[in-house]
Amino acid sequence: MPELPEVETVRRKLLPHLVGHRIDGFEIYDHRLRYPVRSRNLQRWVVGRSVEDIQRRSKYLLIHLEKNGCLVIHFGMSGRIILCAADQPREDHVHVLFRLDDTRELRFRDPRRFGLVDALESSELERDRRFATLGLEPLSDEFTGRELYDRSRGSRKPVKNFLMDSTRVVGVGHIYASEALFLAGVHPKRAAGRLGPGRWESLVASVRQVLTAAIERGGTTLRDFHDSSGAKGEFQDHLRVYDRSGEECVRCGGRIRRVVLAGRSTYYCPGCQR
DNA sequence: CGGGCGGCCTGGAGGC
DNA sequence: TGCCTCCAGGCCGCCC
Repeated sequence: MPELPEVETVRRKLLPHLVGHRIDGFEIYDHRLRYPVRSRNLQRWVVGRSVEDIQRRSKYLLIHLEKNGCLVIHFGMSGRIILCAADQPREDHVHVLFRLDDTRELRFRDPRRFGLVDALESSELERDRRFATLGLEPLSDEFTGRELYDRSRGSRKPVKNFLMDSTRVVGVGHIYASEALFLAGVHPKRAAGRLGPGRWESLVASVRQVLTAAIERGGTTLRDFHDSSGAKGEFQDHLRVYDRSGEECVRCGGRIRRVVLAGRSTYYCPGCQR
């Protein structure tokens, strides 16, 4: 369930180990990810090129290579990157593997296969349909209460679904949407278009706060998440409502409730979120 | 067109 | 212990 903080954690941990290294080759063991892995694209844009930078857009990891190449990785639900020595036994569910110019490998492991591995020309990114429709980055300067207030006018979507709609706001999944709404004291079912400017200011601040804190703690590991070195996150110890149904609210002592919204679990405190 | 929901997929948890 | 069912959820496509 990697959301923005988990992808950002992987990016930061991976960066110093990868920049300046060349990708010499790859293997595809199973092309059946969210979209079929296209060998041609990997060959064309990745092989023989050195890593120049690693960026993140939404929940996508963008490994920029020489001569405008870009390796695009999405972790889906259970995706994970493993950076290790090439002689280390290959784990189950490693579907794609990249050989580096030393004795290491970058492996993409994903039991549920909801993830994505692709490559394209960097300059094509913004025109790519996966990226063209993406909404605001919540840690960018454009993510302001005013902007969200304006963009949410007329929307009858529950505010939780609004926050998780990647054409509006990117990187926020079930965990951080629930946590941010709790911090801001906003009920998850409240129609997005009916939140006033002040409530949006506070919600925007809460989204930033919870994402930033989660990044500082190396992300949240409830089940699957591990960074490229295998380390777990620590933010699960700081969750206030997510996965805590029936437990006591840290603020008011009431009982945390779980409801299903758009078919998925949502956690909130009925006392604090009206 | 906005919004809801099912399908994809497998491991792990819980029930009996 | 073992088998079965259900649940987790990011994203897309389909439907109303």
